[in-house]
Amino acid sequence: MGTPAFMKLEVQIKMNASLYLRDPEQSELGKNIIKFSIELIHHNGFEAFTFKKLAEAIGTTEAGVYRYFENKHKLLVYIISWYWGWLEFQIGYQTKNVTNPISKLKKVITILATTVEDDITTGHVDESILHQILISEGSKAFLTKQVGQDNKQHYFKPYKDLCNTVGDIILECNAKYKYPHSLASTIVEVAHLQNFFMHNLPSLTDFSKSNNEDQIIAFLNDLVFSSIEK
Amino acid sequence: MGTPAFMKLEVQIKMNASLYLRDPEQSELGKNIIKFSIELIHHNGFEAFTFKKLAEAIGTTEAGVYRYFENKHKLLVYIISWYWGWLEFQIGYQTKNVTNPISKLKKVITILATTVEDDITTGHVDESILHQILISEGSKAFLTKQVGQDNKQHYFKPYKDLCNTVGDIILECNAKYKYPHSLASTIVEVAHLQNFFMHNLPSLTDFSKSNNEDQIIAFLNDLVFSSIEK
DNA sequence: TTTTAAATAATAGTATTACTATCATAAATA
DNA sequence: TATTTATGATAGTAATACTATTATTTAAAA
Repeated sequence: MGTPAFMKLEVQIKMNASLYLRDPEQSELGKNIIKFSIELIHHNGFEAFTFKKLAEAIGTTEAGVYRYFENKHKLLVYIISWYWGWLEFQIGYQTKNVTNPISKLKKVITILATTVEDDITTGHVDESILHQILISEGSKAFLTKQVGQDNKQHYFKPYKDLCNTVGDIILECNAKYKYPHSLASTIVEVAHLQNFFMHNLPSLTDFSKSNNEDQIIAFLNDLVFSSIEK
Repeated sequence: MGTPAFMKLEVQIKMNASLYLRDPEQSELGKNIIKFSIELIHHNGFEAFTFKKLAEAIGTTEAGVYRYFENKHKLLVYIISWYWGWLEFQIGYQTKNVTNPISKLKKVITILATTVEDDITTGHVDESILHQILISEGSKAFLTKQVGQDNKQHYFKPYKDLCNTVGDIILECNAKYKYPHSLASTIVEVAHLQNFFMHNLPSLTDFSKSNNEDQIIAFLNDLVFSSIEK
């Protein structure tokens, strides 16, 4: 039963092949590794996440997981890169008819700061959980001693591409603005950071827990547009 | 030889006692635990840091370290809290004669974004290395599953106090500004984040590697004062 | 259809990590 | 001098982060 394979409109995010040993998109086991990694990292946090627990959750063995990913760091970078690639696609799609750069930037800020709905076109990935992982674990992908090597292997390309896209929109708003790259990375990171603080260390924010994400969006809009429209 | 103990003007940062089992300030071994932790975490990164390596570096045993700290997470939170406490003191000291709130906020931004010099009044702690640790490892103190419990135990009080101080100065500049807490935590975090990006993922910033920190300060000043002076 | 290759499952094993426990000894204090 | 207290030395356990081997199943090529 179900939709025949040729009818599915699956969004494929092209991944850096040196992140994995075997492409997880190409098998059921691989897809399960991604699916259950997302669930377990979200549920237990990245520190408590192990390949043994993952294997047990999937119903395979530790060695089975190791055939796909060298270690849990690369797996984390993989799923985070996947998310940035998917987000970049979302931004392109949702802003393709927006001509006014200010509206476009506002739309991007909203996308970055909003918990996404699960995208049914990406079968085994739950984007709303991925968004949560990005808030809590995202910066652990680069806050390591190997960031230099990882960067040489282009592990952060999807993240940099996204920041570049945002930076370009900033320049469309004001070609003379001096810090488009820094402001872009700041928007992306602060969107997540303020979300984390709002839920976990609320005194570091001015947001009440109810009606939450709109307040982050308002804060970011205020911050960004005062700077670039000045 | 050397200065007799009663002549030393040592700055004492009051620490939350539930962070440790035995107060590391009260013994040579304790002070060495702090000193060598800072060196090792800076050198190997927090993930590769273990109590075994620490014990070897000090010349004691693993069990010896465990008598002071339950685990490496609490030790990290300890040294990070110490840094925030010390920074709060620095800010108070360096701005005590500054009456103009805008000058005060600029001074605070400069302190937050600048690599500090080693403070000789704090014997076993090298603040300039601590500053580096904060940039690379700082957010790992709260980006955990236990952030709620840790917060209940007031582990983040020094950090929150600092953000509050900054928030108050923001309100002195403009009592009507709507997001003093969020802007304060954003300044603190972005100061570190942009520093990390500048050195490790420079395309995420607009800064050249030379004459580095001044550019971060200029970016933050632009960001902050456009928002609150608008 | 058979052969062959590739992927997976099952099991075992190692070094390191993250601890806990015990006992002896040295130093500080009463 | 007796006694508490901190440290040192040593051992041990469970979990983590892997690597290796062999058997079995599945899928692709001949």
